[in-house]
Amino acid sequence: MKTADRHTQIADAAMRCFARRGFAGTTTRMLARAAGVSEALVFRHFPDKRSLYDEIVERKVGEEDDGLFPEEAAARGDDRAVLASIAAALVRRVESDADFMKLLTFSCLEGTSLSRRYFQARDRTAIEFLSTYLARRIREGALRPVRPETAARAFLGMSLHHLHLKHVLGLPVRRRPARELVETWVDIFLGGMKR
Amino acid sequence: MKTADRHTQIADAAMRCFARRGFAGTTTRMLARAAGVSEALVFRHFPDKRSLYDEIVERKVGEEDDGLFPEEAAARGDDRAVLASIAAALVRRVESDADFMKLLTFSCLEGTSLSRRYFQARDRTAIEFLSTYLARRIREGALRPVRPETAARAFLGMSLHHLHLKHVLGLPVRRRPARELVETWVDIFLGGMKR
DNA sequence: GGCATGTAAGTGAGTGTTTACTTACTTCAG
DNA sequence: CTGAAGTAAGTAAACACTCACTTACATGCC
Repeated sequence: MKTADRHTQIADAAMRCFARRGFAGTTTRMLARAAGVSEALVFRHFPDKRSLYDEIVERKVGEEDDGLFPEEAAARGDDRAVLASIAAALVRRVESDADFMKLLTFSCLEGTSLSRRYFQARDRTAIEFLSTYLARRIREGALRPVRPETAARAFLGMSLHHLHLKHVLGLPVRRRPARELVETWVDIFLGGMKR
Repeated sequence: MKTADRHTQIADAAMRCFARRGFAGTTTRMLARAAGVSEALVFRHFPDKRSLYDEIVERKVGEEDDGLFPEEAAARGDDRAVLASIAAALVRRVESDADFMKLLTFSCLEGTSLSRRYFQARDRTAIEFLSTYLARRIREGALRPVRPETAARAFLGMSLHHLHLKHVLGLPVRRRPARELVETWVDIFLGGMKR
């Protein structure tokens, strides 16, 4: 097998392990088993356990997801479209990458510096985009005067709390189609924000 | 020192350790150091590391918090009071017990059965109380027809997401007085739920 | 009071096992 | 033949947990 392929294969398997048991809870033996190779090979590809872990996070920081920054809907002032796009993007991201979200939560709890980097890079920009948009719409008189940051967090919270319970913590949440959920969140939020 | 005192003292110190590093990330040596005793004494009080961990969770399952089930405001149909009481109770709980909330999140991620028990006992009842209340108010025509469970989760999500970021994950969140936050959440939610 | 005695509180120095990581070796395609 | 891909068999340290032992002190007896 080519070096690069094996490298990513090990990293992929490792992500699943770390997501399930956390950094401290995962042994290098588990990592090797999950990737179907010997422990020695894992250490040929990564200098140590921590580097492997860090590389997984690092790789994800770069990824982008569509819909999280709906610039054109924002330019049009289409509140409904902006919010629905963001919420749908969050659902997509968490559902398609539940393992990484778990790993990330572990990482935050364990206090790794990389998790902070990730949140700075992604969560932060999402909240800033939305609160900037809301601030403008409030200035335009289209929405009630509320602290934009608080309101933005409140909206993201509706989606993220649900997604967190379901996909990260794996707790039983009544199943509803994503489209219906997004619609409900947007309806409630916009209803509460309109003048 | 009396047995019972030392027992709780070790458990208290252990909670701080487990909250900071998780179960797997905490060594019995750390537990002993944190409690200021020898490792041997820890094992005199608890049969093993897991039992110590479990006992901490078990102890908390029993605790109750005021305001999470505002029965009388609910009976009056005072939506604002019901929601504000619940949100304030959540803020109080998470702020006063951030360590345990971290431990609990770790526990869920690590897949311990006890964390499920906790959520069944507490989160579940909170969501049920609120969604039952909302269902009634919708039936009475006071609120828009929305799935009560989805709406209830959405409301709790606004508070819990914020609290989770700030106190559990320890991420930088702009500081606002709790009272102001609660008011904003209630305003947005009720505005969006009113007919 | 003085002093033996029983017991609960507490620990230093281990136990065997598991851990992260290494070394010395084999295999095999080009 | 060479070099890259791969591993079996280690190593030292750290791990959860135990054991044999030492206090500290209350109690009862003279």
